[in-house]
Amino acid sequence: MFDINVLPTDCAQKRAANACSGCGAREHSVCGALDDRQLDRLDTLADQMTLQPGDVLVRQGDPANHLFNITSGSVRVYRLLPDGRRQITGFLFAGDFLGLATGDTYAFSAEAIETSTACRFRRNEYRDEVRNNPALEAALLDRVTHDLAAAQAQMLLLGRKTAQERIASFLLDLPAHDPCRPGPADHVRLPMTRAEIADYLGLTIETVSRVLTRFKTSGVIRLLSLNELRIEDPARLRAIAEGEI
Amino acid sequence: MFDINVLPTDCAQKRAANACSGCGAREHSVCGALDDRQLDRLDTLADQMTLQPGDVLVRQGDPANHLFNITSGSVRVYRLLPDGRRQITGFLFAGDFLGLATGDTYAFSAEAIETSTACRFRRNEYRDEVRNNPALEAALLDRVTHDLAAAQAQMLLLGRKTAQERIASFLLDLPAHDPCRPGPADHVRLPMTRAEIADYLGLTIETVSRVLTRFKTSGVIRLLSLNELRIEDPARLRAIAEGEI
DNA sequence: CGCAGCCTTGACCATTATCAACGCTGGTGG
DNA sequence: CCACCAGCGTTGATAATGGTCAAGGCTGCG
Repeated sequence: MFDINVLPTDCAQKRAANACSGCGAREHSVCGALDDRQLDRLDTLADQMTLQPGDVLVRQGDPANHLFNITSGSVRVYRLLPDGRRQITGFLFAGDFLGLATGDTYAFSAEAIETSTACRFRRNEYRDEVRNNPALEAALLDRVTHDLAAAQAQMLLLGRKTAQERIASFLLDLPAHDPCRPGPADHVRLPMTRAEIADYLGLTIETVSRVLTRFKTSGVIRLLSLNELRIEDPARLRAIAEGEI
Repeated sequence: MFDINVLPTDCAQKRAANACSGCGAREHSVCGALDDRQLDRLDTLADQMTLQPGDVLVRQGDPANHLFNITSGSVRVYRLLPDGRRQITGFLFAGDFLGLATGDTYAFSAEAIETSTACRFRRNEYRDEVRNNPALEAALLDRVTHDLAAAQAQMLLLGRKTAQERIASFLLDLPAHDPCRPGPADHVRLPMTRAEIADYLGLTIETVSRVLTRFKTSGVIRLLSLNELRIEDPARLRAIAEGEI
């Protein structure tokens, strides 16, 4: 929490992003949204901060004093085992919400993947605000419900899908979450490393690399660069993701 | 939804259970609770229903018309892949909450494991009630946040733990969720079959059976019956669960 | 008593992890 | 401007965890 550059600003970017904040689903429209007056009120509570790659938003075990709204870039959320094994539980993008905890401490860590910005709220102030603002609370409930549904889908992936199915699912889901997608839907931006993809999918970097190579060789995808690819055969990829091949 | 015996009653059992409803964490005390007046108000909206083993509360893909509060027994919540692979995303016990969905249809199925009871609410009525009752909404948000934290812990388990670690974690966590535990904390009731444990932990029944046998042989647990066991060496089991052995 | 369903155990196999070497790329400093 | 290096990614060989297939045992119920 100390290596972050905090700039108090009007938090303007959040506004555009807020409509689908915390949304783990494909259908952004169903997310709870707030009107401009409510967002103005929220702005007075927030600090805008700029994050460099690797900067820490939240550390597992630290007191849960803040909540965040990601306004640009991307963030990894993860849990660790004592021996260092890491499970990334989610990637967050502009509009996503972070930091709800049930106890006094965070049960997860969160770090910026690329240069990113976020709005930071003090937990107490935010909680009071939520209490006095039913619309905000409803939006929050909607987001958390979305996240829970996404988490259940990820459990299915981790518990029952093969490596090939996991990576196909990942490539299909990622663009829906990332509002930064530069062009058409078949274009996938991968701001994260292979190690992060592996830790998200419960695989090793070698397996991720091998499966991507196989997809490339079989013409399902085309690698534009290390961090960008195009889905050449979406139907086939969807079939693979659902275990129909 | 058709094979369920619905009995409109005052839904009294829910009251005792409600204090920790939906709670996926060890610390039941942090869960949002409602006072008696609020519960009375809720009772007027609910049908009490009795479920036999295998009875369906919710079917994946069906319109999301209801919400449930489990009042006794146990329920499995799961997702399926087209070829029948199943991932159980959670076991619910008395006091747990079920049925929040973001879209118009359920993204999961839920069935009774043993003879159980539940309170059923019409989604629209419940939503209106929530809108007019901030305390209820806050309690709901708290529960869903708990569930989300539990889901993240389960992702770590499914993505990064070995079979042995998964089963140790499962045996340690289960009693905290099950208010029916008959006696001391080292006593574990297993209302579910080996197949359900396997589908919850991302393993096969054979692996579950083998690991339980190994734990038994090494003296960490003692099998009292097929569906009941005692943890003989909790410290050792905790060490196994965290990968320290 | 016999059967069905669930569980356990064993033999074998496959997917994925591990270990190792090499290649690419981008940044830095001579 | 080029060479080197570090970090990341790819590829290959081998190993191990857990899955699959198969047989047999236990238990409860009709």
